[in-house]
Amino acid sequence: MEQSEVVEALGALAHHTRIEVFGLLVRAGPEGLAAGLVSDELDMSASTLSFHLKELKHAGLVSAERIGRSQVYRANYGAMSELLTFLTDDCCNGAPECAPLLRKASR
Amino acid sequence: MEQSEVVEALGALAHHTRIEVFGLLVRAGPEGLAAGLVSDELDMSASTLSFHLKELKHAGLVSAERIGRSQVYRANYGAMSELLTFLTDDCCNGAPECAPLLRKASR
DNA sequence: ATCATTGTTCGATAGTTATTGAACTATGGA
DNA sequence: TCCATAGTTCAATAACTATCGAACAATGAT
Repeated sequence: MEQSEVVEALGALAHHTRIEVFGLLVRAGPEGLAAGLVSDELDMSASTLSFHLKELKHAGLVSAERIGRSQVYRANYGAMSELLTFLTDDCCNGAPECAPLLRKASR
Repeated sequence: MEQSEVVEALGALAHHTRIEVFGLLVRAGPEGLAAGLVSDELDMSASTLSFHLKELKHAGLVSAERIGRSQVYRANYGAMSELLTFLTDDCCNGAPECAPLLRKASR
């Protein structure tokens, strides 16, 4: 993952609503959730949610698929994984003080 | 780390200049770097850098100490560690598909 | 005391992001 | 075909963010 993509992904997650949405989609698992279910769950207007989902999608953190009348959104686990890898390896230079899991693994 | 702090930290890192600055300070190690050395390295104006350092500091990702005429900035490894922990555990719900290091550890 | 160095703050400006409701598109059902 | 449902897009607005250079503080040297 390039730094520019990392910056986009970080920006996409750097918002209360969007980190909630992403977490919800992760918890929903591979089946994903229809946009309407997300907006019900988080109690927000369809158009605002649509805006935020577009941001997440543009950053590559979620994908969308039309199923019937619904747009089903899914978390893109791979993108999150690459983001965490970048933060750990490139940004933190592999420093174990930064990376809780590296510390855990070395115990 | 609270979600609101996580959002702040993500926002602080979600900028080309600031992720560079943070990486530079991580690589500089515990001694840190004077602001002037950072602006030399990244070739930017003092006032713009000062703005970005303030953002990082406000988000808790770096600390500053006056030493002589310099302000020495240091990466806050603990904050980064907490950020990665939040993303892995809370946001990703501990899903191994999200967390490269969890996968690595389980092999 | 005076001056140079090192950074920060301020005001102006430009650009970006978030929110709202109304209009619109696409799909499926009667 | 006509209607209801599910979402997206659009325009307007407000709020926030980034950049610049000039002015300002704080420190250290002469």
